Amino acid sequence: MTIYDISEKAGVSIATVSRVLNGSNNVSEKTKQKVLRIMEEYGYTPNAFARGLGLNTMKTIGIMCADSSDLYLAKAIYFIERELRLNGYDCILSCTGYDLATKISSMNLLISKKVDGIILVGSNFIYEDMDENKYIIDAAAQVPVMLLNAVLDAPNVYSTLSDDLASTYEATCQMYASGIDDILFFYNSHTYSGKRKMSGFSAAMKDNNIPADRARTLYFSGSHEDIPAMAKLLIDYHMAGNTFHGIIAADDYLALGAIKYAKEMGLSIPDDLAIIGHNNCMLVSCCHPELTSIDNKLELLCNHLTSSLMDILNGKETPEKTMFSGEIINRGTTRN
Amino acid sequence: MTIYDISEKAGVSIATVSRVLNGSNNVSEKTKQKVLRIMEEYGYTPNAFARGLGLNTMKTIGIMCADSSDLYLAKAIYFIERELRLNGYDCILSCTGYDLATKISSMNLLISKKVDGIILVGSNFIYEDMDENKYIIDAAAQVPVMLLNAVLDAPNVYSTLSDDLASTYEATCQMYASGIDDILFFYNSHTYSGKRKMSGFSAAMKDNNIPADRARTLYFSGSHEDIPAMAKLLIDYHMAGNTFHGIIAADDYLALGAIKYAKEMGLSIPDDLAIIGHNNCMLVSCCHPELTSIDNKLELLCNHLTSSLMDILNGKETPEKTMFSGEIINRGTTRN
DNA sequence: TTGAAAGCGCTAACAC
DNA sequence: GTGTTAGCGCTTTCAA
Repeated sequence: MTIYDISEKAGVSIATVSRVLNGSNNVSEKTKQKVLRIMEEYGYTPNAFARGLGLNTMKTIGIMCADSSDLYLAKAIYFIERELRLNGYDCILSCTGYDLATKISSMNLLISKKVDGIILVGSNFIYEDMDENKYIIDAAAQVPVMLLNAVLDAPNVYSTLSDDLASTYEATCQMYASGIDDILFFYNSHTYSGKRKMSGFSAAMKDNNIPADRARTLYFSGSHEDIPAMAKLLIDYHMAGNTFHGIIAADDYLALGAIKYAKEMGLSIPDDLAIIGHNNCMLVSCCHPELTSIDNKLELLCNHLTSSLMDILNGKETPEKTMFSGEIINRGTTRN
Repeated sequence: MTIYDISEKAGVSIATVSRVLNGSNNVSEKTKQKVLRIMEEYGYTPNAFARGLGLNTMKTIGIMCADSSDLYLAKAIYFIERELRLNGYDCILSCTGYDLATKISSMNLLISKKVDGIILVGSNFIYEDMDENKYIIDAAAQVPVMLLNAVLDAPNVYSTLSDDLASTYEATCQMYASGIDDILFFYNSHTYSGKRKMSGFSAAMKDNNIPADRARTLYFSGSHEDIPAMAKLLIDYHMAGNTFHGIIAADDYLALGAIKYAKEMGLSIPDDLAIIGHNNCMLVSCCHPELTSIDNKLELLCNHLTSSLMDILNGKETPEKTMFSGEIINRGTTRN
């Protein structure tokens, strides 16, 4: 069933059918109704490919993320997909893993599928070495590229992010103010966002005049879901003679690893060990005591990112970078 | 840059260019190289829409799921997307929520976008009332529909699932054998899979000759992530005079709710209360003690589902229903 | 308000 | 091995 069939059965031209299809005003109400009736009767659906060919768009956005099964990224995808759909866009999901070559080929594939825009979810798409960001800049020459929780200063690339530096600074200060002066920054990634968190931590320790040997950092290189391995790393670190009574964790998974560490060492939370996580994801209520965490307003970020993209696609002016503030949600793992 | 431009610059016809593009053998190595060089030189990429129009496919699969931010569903999507991509298919993600009307319109949208197949992730797409499954049967008239963890007996609909009845039966028997004869089945959905779990529980209690008043069931109607609300429901239930020393939870979230309940009531796990969850997701190691859970082999299911779909699209015969066995992974919340 | 017709960029059948 | 050409189903001028 094509537009030709409908036009024939309705006794009009295909142009008229097309007009009805696209809600043009230049059709008499009478013919319009007639055409609509025929369409209904024969269960006609326009061919999306033909449409795409003519209009050069199928209203789809490519979403890339390293690992859609990560709680935080999954939530982001969920929010973004919902908003895109409300705006009449579908999304093609592409999980790239953490390897640059795969990211590049995924990007090219999306471009070749002629998506209208690309959203990079998570900060691990941006590299220190600008050469390695070339794939993004190249993509941005074709379609707008939106970054969630990352920054890249390039034409047609837009960033929406949470002010991780400020919120980590604040969290560190709060912990210090609660009487803890040997704090460990526990992290697992060297991404832009990861570095900003570390900077916030370092700045806070410095501003509170804490000697460098009391501002420790520990890097976890295992799987982001492997809570037992995180606990084990902390135990080993502790056993090696490093002392700390507070942990600022770069995400909630790591914070749970810290809780597990405390449990296994027989430490009481928050008296022997205070913990603050990042992301404020549902994990915070899975543990005991419940986790104090930094809410980085993911839903807000996603909504802003999506509406920016819509603006861009509609030719409106849009700021290249938008930053939101996080907020510490205090629960049982901190003293206050 | 179109196939015409390339053909002109290479001094061949568009047919030859098309042949090179599609790896046909009927092109001399020499012209092939020439054409490839020109393509490379001008950075030519074929237009996916025109291609789709001609071939009537763009190699995309629609994935529908109620809530992609659910840990378990997110994991499933991750596995499925990975396999589809390995087979050269993209996927369009559609999060439908739990409302039938939205599911129907999402389904229609995917069909109108001309996906090559549709995958329904999770058992909440199937309804008791067969009239409400009509949207699936209609869709299956257009493209193959794959069900993960659900069953619908209809043409062109294929099911891949875990034997929840058997594994819940086994878990219940194991708990009974460990000395607990008042067990609560704690659940939150009336889906096909949910009902099978309940049936397994009931059958096990019956086969062990446990009086009906000791085989309790409790339904949680809140958000699937709201652990505190689950704990609260259990506390209220307990306070109302219901006793139980074991809980079979229909998923790991609910099991965490049970752990929280135990913590708040000062019950020791597993001595005062044993708990078995379902899904064996990463939450099992987030709590203390770690959670005994039924591994329903999600990755295996997803891989099977995807390869079945590929077979179907390639015209191979495929079984309409495949069931895998689950396995109890014992950890700290059970006695044994 | 309507219709005719020229694309959009590709595939595939057919001819040479 | 290669070229010609007729679609694929729609949008969009341009005329009427």
